[in-house]
Amino acid sequence: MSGARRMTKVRPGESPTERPKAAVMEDVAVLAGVSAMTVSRVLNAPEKVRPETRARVLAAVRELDYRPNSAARVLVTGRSGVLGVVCFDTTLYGPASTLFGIEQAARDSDYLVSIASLPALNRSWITRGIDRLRSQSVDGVIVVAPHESAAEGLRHLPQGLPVVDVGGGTDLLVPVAAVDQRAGAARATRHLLSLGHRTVWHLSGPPNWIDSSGRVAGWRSALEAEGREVPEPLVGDWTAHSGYEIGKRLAREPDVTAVFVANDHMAMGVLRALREAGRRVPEDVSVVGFDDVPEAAYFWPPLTTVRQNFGEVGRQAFQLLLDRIAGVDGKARRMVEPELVVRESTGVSS
Amino acid sequence: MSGARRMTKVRPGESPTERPKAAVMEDVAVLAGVSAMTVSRVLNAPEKVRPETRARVLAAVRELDYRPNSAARVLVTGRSGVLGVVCFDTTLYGPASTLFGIEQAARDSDYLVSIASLPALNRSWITRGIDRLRSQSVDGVIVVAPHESAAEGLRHLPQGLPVVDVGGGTDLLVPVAAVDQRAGAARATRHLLSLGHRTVWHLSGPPNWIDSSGRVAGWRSALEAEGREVPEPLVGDWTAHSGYEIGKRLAREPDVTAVFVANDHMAMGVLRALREAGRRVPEDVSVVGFDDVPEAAYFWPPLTTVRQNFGEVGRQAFQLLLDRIAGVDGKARRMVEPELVVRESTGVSS
DNA sequence: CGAGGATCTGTTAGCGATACCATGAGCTGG
DNA sequence: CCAGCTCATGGTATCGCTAACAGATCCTCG
Repeated sequence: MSGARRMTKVRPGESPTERPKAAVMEDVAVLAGVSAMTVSRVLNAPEKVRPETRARVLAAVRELDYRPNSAARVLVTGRSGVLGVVCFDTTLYGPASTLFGIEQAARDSDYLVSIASLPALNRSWITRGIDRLRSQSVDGVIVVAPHESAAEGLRHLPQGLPVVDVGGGTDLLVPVAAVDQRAGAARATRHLLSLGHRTVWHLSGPPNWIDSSGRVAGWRSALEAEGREVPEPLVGDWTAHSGYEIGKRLAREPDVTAVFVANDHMAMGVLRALREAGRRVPEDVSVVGFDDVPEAAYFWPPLTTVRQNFGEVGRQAFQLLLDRIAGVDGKARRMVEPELVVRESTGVSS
Repeated sequence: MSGARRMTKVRPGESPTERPKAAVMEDVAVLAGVSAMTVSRVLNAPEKVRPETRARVLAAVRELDYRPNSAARVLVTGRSGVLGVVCFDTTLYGPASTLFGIEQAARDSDYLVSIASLPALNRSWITRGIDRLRSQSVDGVIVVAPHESAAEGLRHLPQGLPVVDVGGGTDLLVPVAAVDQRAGAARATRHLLSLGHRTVWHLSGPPNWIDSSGRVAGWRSALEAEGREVPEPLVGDWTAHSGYEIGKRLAREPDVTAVFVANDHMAMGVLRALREAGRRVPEDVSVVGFDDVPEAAYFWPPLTTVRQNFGEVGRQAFQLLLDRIAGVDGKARRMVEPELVVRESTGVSS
């Protein structure tokens, strides 16, 4: 019953009962008494097959536990149903959440996600990451590398490969989905000014990260809009450790009454440094973070911060990529609005 | 120069200068003046080709920016160079780090990683996740779903697909890489006992998570080994929020002088609840966490915790999978030892 | 009743690579 | 000087699927 083809495949020395190879379309066709083409149609355009035939085929599919060989399908159609994600450190909260958002959106559309993580962020690695994915015939690539070097890597793309960038700068040639960092930073800064602080200090992320410069820009513009002094920003590396080290410096400056920190983990370090120095939060110093990691509400004190909806960014990026794959071109830009979440680390200036 | 084949492909209405299709092996062969077979050999078994010929072929490859079509290769070899990872929420620190470890190990061996994340943890979804990956011809699958339902899903695996489990239980039919949860929990518990605490309370993770039960078991056995009273464990859901809620209850019990919390984020919630209730850490109550998230050293107070080397687990899992793919069978078990990191949230019993 | 159309199913020809075997060139040694 | 070998290369079939067309069937309506 398994088709003459199968029988003739058995080599002389082999027993016909050895581990049966997975069923292929022809096997299903034989079992259902139709041609392979009809099986193919049942799977790809069921409405073109008489319901009765379709049922017979589906029964055969189930009986043989048949699954189409995607390699063969890709070979002929040129489409794989896989999208690639190029990313840097996926243990960071932001990238991990974005990846998760992309993956969920992809799952809902029956796409699979392949990831190429990079050992370092620079043009050459990004290009290599994209190449690695391309050689697997992905239908498109989403780059999650919010670093200026990414922009470099995105200038010279293989022709014909749809690419979308997440969190990228403004002058890219590809569609971008991103949280509006400037708006979020400005919101945080204005919040602090509205509490009566004379000005707001800033602990930024590492240079050359798009997020860093966006937040610096938003903070600066909010200060300038109200004619406030713009202190020199301090620079951290996203870790709680760097927040702590720099926080110790901040704690020594009696002028400092309000700090906008570029992410929650550094803010955590700052909080600890301030506390150790005997400066109370928020009575003496107000602190605002960025991200709203799930634990932010349980910092001491609960952290006022700017929530980024990473999941939404991932979904938007995926949607942009689908559009790109479908042939919509141009350099669309999908901005996701961040949200200020006021908790207890900010208070009126004393 | 681009080969007759290419020319004949151009349809009547099309201009020959339209976007050129990507070069295929035959194009390279023609340009190098050899057969496609030789090109294939240069790519897969260079030592079988005379250096001089090889150089010509490689030059042609570079000139045409040729990249092999992996679908075609998969179709004939049956191997894809892609491995699948089935996982649940990749925004959690543990899974994200494990995934990262797997991805790095995979990259070093020129494997690509496809992920299938699950909307829920139960047998049916796990099976579907594996199927989704299998239909993409992955060479093997690593399941990162440390939940009892995973064990269910792993009992009925498609024949012939190498599968490795991360963090799984003991009675699985597949190789497992995991951190020794029991050992870590016991170590944490003994640490607290050694500081003079009469006994140790436990805030566990959600039921049916393998990690939860492993940590409960380790904690319990350490207490029993010294003949201590074993309090009823409290149950959280891994979030700082649940740690906080349950911490408030713990704070009301004057008996409680030492708590072993099943992860760092819940521990953070517990710390805050204790502080709000006026109980000092570590003077009144000692707290130990689990994971050693990067921020744990900046909790207030810095958290004593058990470090899990997730990256190493990921590497081990990948290695096990490679072995499986190479045909080594059996149910190997690779345990990674956790490490107690003593900071300031634990102190002698008063 | 039969032409013309709609609907369903089958046939053929690849997609781009590798496995397998065949071939020819060049060398060795008796 | 040629059998017998190695080494480098080429020819051909095939992996499993679908696009494009062709044929078969059934229905509709003048």
